[in-house]
Amino acid sequence: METSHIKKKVFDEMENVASHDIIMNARYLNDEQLIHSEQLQVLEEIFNANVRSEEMTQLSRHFAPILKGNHPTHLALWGKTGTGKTLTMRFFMGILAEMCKKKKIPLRLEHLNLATARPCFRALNDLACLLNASKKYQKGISLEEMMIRIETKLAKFSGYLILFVDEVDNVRRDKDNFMTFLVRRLPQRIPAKLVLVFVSNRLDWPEHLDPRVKSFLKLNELIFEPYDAIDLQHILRIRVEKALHPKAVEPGVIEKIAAMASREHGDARRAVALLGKSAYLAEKAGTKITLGLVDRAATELDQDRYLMLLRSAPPQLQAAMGAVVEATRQSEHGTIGTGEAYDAYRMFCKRAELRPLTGRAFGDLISELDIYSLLRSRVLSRGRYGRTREIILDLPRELVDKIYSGIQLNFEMHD
DNA sequence: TGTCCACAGGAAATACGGGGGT
DNA sequence: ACCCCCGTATTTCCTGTGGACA
Repeated sequence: METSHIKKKVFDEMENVASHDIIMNARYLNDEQLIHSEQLQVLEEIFNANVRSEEMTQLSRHFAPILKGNHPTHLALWGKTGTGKTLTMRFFMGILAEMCKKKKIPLRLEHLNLATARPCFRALNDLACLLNASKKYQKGISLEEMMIRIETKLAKFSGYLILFVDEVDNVRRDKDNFMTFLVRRLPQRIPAKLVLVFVSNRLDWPEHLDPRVKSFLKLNELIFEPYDAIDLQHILRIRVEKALHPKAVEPGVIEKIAAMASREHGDARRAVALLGKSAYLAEKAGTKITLGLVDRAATELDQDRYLMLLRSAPPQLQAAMGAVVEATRQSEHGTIGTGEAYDAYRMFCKRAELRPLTGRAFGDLISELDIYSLLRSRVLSRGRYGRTREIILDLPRELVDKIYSGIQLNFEMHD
């Protein structure tokens, strides 16, 4: 009987906390935690609110030929991150699959998501895995072999094959190989009617592509504009409804988040993340979500991005960043040149028992940090005193401190 | 006007380590 | 076990350069 008493106590306690909670269902604040049917449900509500309806119409038109047995052309979807390209397409594919099933049209949909940057080899390998044609390889197998495996796997399917290649621009270096394979070689070697759908974050993506491939891509383009504040409000309202306590949101909060997000990037995912962070802060503070809290959440989210980025970065990059921080602290004027940075880096490596790279490689590390905007650098000629990169840390001091201590934790600093 | 600093940044070479074939 | 192929990371080698200084 003792145990049931404890059980009741725990239960009451949890119930009590839950009733004060702001977050009722945290999963709806993070798409990755949603199971497929929940995602579709959210999507449906979003589309019912007339968001992205224009794009849906265009997609319908583009794929309409399938129902009549014709072959649609390839398709390209362009737009910045978080403008709903992937979701819209997936939602549409779901509908299309349903229709084809009813009409008994053989259709196969594959979604190849190249979420992170990878070379041609990895991309092909991922495709092969997706089609169950091969296992995961690191290296060691020729590109040719990989292509052949993909082809043989598809040899017996002769319906419509829609290959949805998400974030194609992540194929770097020898992307021509990859594209040539998909656009020219694959359609010739498999019986299926292949429709390629490319999604890219960058409008200029086809510019630096083999012209022969480009001409074969008789692309139908569909551009996704960033969400405007009204769209974002719809999206946020749905999340609030599903995830939060109805009384927990002060008036104006949704409008504010939507306005901030649309002004800065129009990225729905980040808008939802901001909502989530605000709710989390509110819960910790034991208050409603206020406008002030939203501001705090925004800056914290911003800082978290940098910290996460660095934490998962290769050690050499972290060392370079650490060295830049140290060197900047020593020099009064706040800017340093490549030489100073490299010296600091060598010392840092010594302390961290890390093999230092050459100056050439170090230069590349600096430009990588620049790309992530962890620092700013520009080449500067000091005349008689040579040419150098001027390196500036223009992040808030507080953030720099956090970054630096984060880096130190990742190394066994041996004085 | 020419020199020359202190690097930038491109290209080619080399090192490395996983993986297949035999 | 051995050798070869592959992609990736790093090194080596190299040419280029804006402008202060003489």
